[in-house]
Amino acid sequence: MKPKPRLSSGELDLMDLLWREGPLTLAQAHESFGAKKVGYTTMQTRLNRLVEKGLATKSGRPASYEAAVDRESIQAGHLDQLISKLAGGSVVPLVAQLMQDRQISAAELDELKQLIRDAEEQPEVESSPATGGRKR
Amino acid sequence: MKPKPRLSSGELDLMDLLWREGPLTLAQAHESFGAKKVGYTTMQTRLNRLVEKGLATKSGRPASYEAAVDRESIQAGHLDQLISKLAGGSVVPLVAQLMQDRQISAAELDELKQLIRDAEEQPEVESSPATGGRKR
DNA sequence: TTGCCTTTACGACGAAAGTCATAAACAATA
DNA sequence: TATTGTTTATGACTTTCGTCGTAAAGGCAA
Repeated sequence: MKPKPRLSSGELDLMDLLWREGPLTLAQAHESFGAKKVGYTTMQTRLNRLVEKGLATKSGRPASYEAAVDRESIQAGHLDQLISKLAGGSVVPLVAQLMQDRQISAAELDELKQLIRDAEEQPEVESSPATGGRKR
Repeated sequence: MKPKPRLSSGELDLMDLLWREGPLTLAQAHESFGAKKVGYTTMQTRLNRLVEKGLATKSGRPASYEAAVDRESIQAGHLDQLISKLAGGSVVPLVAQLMQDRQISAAELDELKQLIRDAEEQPEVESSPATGGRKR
């Protein structure tokens, strides 16, 4: 089992950068992140720490930094925390909160409905292993 | 506007305790949290720091600690972060992720459907703060 | 070679959070 | 009042993260 990572807000900012724009060199990352926002060496240190933590990899001469974990898993980890510590273990109140202060477009609502429909398709897992394929 | 609080995992654990079980004295909190899990003075320090940060209040002789912010607002803050940094600003992928690795009961699915229905009722903004109501 | 610019390596410092040990303060009672 | 147990106050140490300054390495051109 992977321990569930709990990234800081700042680390998340960097990971988001790496996830969005492929592998980046320090210079590119610094630039792309908003050069004036943070010092060059600060970016260097942060990026290197990400590597130390196994969240990113570094390779090549003008070193390229690349995310080493995928967004989804990190997302899942944070969601787990949210659910267990802020929503009493249930997703409903969380989704409620999510939709409450936010404007959701009709199109998005449709997508959400579809998600629910999909979920209804796969009733309970019960004991049958077979059904298909969805990981985990 | 309130700044959006970004609580650490540990702080969340304590707040969760305060939210669930009303006001607690240090001794009660320590006990309830799992006495062996953390030292008595550690609990004391952590609780006091929560107070310093305005997240809880302390009063009375055998001091009672009580949450000073409500779960929802903290939840909202964390959700904001999640959405902006991990879901590209959109709720749909987040909800998808949320439902993906989790078993949602039929009853919960119904609740979710209701949430969507409610959202459809109010097409565009407009308003009102007061609505309130629905506590859950 | 000698500079000069880029890329890296290091080392520092401060704030936040977690973990505690000590030791005052208080209070109830023997 | 003196003793004992509880409640608080302080002070410390550690780790993690954000922020940098310095400076050593590497390359490339003059």
